[in-house]
Amino acid sequence: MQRSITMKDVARAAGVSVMTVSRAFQKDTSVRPETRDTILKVAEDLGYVFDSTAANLRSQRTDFVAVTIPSINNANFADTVAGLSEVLSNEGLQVLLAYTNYDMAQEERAIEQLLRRRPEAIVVTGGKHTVRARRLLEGAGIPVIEAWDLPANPIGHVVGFSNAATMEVMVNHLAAQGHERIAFIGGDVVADTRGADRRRGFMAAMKAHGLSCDRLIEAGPPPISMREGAQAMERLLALHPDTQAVVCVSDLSAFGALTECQRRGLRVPQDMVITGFGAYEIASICVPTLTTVNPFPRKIGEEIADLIVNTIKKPTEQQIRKIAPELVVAGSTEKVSEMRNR
Amino acid sequence: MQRSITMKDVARAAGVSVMTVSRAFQKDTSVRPETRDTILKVAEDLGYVFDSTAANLRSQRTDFVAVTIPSINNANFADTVAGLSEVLSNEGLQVLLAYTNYDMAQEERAIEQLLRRRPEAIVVTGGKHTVRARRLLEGAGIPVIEAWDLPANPIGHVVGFSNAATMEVMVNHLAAQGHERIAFIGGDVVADTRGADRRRGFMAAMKAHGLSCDRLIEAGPPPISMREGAQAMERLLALHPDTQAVVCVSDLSAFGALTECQRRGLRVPQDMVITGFGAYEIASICVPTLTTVNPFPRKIGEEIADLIVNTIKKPTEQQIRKIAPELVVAGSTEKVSEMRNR
DNA sequence: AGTCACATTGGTAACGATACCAAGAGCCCG
DNA sequence: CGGGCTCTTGGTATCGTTACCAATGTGACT
Repeated sequence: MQRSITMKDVARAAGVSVMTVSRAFQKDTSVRPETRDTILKVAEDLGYVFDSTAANLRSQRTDFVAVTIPSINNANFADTVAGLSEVLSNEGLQVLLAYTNYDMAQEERAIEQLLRRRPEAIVVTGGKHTVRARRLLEGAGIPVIEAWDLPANPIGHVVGFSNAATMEVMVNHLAAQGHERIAFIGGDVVADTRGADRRRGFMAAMKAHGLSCDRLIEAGPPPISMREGAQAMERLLALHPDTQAVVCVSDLSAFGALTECQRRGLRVPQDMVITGFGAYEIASICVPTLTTVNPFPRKIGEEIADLIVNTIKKPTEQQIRKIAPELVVAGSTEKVSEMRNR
Repeated sequence: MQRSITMKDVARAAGVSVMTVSRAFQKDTSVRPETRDTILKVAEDLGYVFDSTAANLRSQRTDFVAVTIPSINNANFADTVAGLSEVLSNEGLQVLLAYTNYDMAQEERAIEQLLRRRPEAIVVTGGKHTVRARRLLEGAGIPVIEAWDLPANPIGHVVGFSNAATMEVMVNHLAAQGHERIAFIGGDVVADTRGADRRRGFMAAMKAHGLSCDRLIEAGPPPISMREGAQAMERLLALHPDTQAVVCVSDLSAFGALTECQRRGLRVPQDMVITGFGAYEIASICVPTLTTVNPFPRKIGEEIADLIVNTIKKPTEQQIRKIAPELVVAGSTEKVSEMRNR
């Protein structure tokens, strides 16, 4: 491979200085329009490709926004990233993504790697981090956003909601329908911090209603699949056959649980009531549709992007943007009496 | 924000030269182990963070691998990216992701932006590109990998399979069970190149069996959702009530179609046979399970990564790595006679 | 005609790391 | 005891762009 084409070559070919070529490739710079057109045409003809690595170093700007998410194979996080990417790309910012696999040690490594790239801002999922990860974020000198959670002691900005509170709403909904023997599926304590928060919220709400919360089925480490939801349902029915309702940590496990009921001939909601979390598409289309909570994942991403764009332009005070998740009542918790009235 | 800490500061604090600090941060370089330890400790204490932007420029290496995918909200592509990322990160390479939204013009812009970052290799989904995008890729001077397809005239390397061929297998399977009035859902001609390929394969196979292929239901531009699958099923039943089987462009639309049948009291597979594509988790857990094709998305990602790692180390001839998708026969196409025998 | 403001262009140094070359220390060997 | 070798360390130039400052040209206005 030969030496690559640089601005110098373009400048020579276009009969201008390197600086003018540089300006032609930037927006909001004063270059005569015809000069710019000539330069861009010459550049295209030569096959010149702008070199960001040099620009990054000199200008001390990368236009990267670093993001860590537990997994890309999760429609909720994917939605957040999609919303984030879309808004940011309109501002010329590019998302640099790293996966943590629900592991804080891996998150720490990811954060360290990302910061080396000198992003303009960094977004992390969740509010729990290793001590060193936290120190890295605090010392990074760029806006830090914690998302999908409301940390007690935030590092910088926050765009999220209380996972625990969503489950209180859910338990209230079920209790109002007269259900008492309610189980919970999921919420691994070690790795799934948001799942564990939801379980904690579930337990608190159950206690508040004077209901026993001893029907807790672990479904293994995250991410919890549909299959694991089905298996958890199996275990639940073996342990507590008289269960009336089951609150699942996500729509995927909820759908798995639903299929297990279908296989056993248990009617939902008549014989078993099921709820999920996340408002995945499947919740709105399966039969029956699933009662769930919509945390507006895409909106979270868009809010983060908006926050970043504003903060980069003009540094701001710490912002805590709370998202209000919405209970979506659907067929899987419809009151049987209502169904009969139809 | 004050001037950031550089290697110079670390060198001074550790009492060594900048070069030695640089070496301490690299692998496979000859530094006395104790010297390295001292330097790394001093760096950590100072809160020094290695600056990749400078290293990238000087060394002419970025350790980026650029990737374009239509959408992150697609479990198949997400699996490919996950497999790719995982393998590459073991080699110190980082994925730089851009989305095309199933739009070639957007793909062209994405490719241009990505190439400016000077990646070590670039992976694009599909084999159809704008003329300029193709020229950019050809002139990039780095390995180019086209994935998820078998382009007639590849730019560089290929890791993929024939989308058309998978549908032939599917039609053969249905024809062998005696179905004749078979419909196809999905495959937008304008935007969904892989979907259109599948539809083409479907039509060719139908013709080969002497069957009419006039039951083609467009389901709108990609990505085709579960809901759009359900709506397409509705339209299909209105137009061709006597349809025996329906081949869907993906498992998501297939599941949507399945739910539509459930809502109408149509039994699957007794009254309607349904197939999907992608081997999404839902296909293996819904009731009944869905016959589908597994294109091994994660394996595609891992193969791409392997190809890149090898090619970067030692430039190679053009490689065409064919993935062999697998027909997964499940409940939604089970022969009724077999079911009765149970 | 002279002054000033503005638009446009150019020259030079610098961003913070690494490639490349060189040199000193320590060791083995004949 | 000197030559050759390896291991470790240091000095200097440089990657390709942009920040900064300066110079020129143009038109408006006094």
